[in-house]
Amino acid sequence: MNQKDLKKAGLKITQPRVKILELLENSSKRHFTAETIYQMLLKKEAGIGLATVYRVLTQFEAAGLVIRHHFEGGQSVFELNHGEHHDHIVDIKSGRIVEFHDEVIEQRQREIAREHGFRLVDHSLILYGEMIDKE
Amino acid sequence: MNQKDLKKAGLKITQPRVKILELLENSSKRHFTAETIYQMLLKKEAGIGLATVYRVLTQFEAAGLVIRHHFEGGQSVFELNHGEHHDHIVDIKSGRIVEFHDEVIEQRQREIAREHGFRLVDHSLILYGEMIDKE
DNA sequence: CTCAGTGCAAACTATTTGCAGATTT
DNA sequence: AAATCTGCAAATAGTTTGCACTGAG
Repeated sequence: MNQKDLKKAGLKITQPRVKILELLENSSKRHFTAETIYQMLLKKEAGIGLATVYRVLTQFEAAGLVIRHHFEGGQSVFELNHGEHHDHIVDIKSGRIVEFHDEVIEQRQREIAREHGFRLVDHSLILYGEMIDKE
Repeated sequence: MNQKDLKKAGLKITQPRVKILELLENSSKRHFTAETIYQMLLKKEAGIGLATVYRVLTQFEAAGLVIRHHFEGGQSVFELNHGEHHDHIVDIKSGRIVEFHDEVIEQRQREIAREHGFRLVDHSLILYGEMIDKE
């Protein structure tokens, strides 16, 4: 029951918020489009509107429960914030998303930012790849 | 006169295309939003529509003359393709953009992709930073 | 002269917002 | 009951497209 997270964020424990949170947690996938979530809720006949899905996701993002990504393709992609930062590889053929974390890159990013007079606040790294056929 | 580039791309040498290309080359800035370009052309009374700006930029992108970036904020950002790949640091306060290139990161990206069974086709790396006050 | 290219308005896609009624506390 | 929240429809922002006309080759 992470309804605590909702309370902590000053959000009332409402049906839509709980259902969306559950969905984010109990899916095999980890990356969702607002539309995808809306469709999944439709199938469950949850009676939750698309506008609400967006509102809830935006609130979750503000509360740090969720991370919003801007991959190619126009739609925002949302993912539960599990705490451990990671970046993504996107399969350009299938759209499948793989996560990774690399300290060498993380470290280098901080150095580069500093070299240019910046304090690194955030970053976005997305690798677009094509699966290598393993015959 | 890089109208050769236009021809090479199978594009007729038209006023809009030439003007937009000039603008991309002869500006102090290097990163442009379609809207920005449209406004700059408006001031010059070039009589070029926003739709055309988008069409031309998209064609330039397909021809490899221009690169389209998806920074935060919804709008696409366009930049002349000078051949040397680079990534970007975005100043979260001012929106100013700084370019950089780092072989350590480039190299590591390829390795990571391969480790996960991918051939790296492209990537997007954006650092969001805050300028360090130099007192 | 022909066909690609253009301007304008209308269409589209993703997302946000206003408002009256429904829920949570 | 008070305040927040939600659904729906309408509004927005960015970008694309249809179509009749214009202009490059």
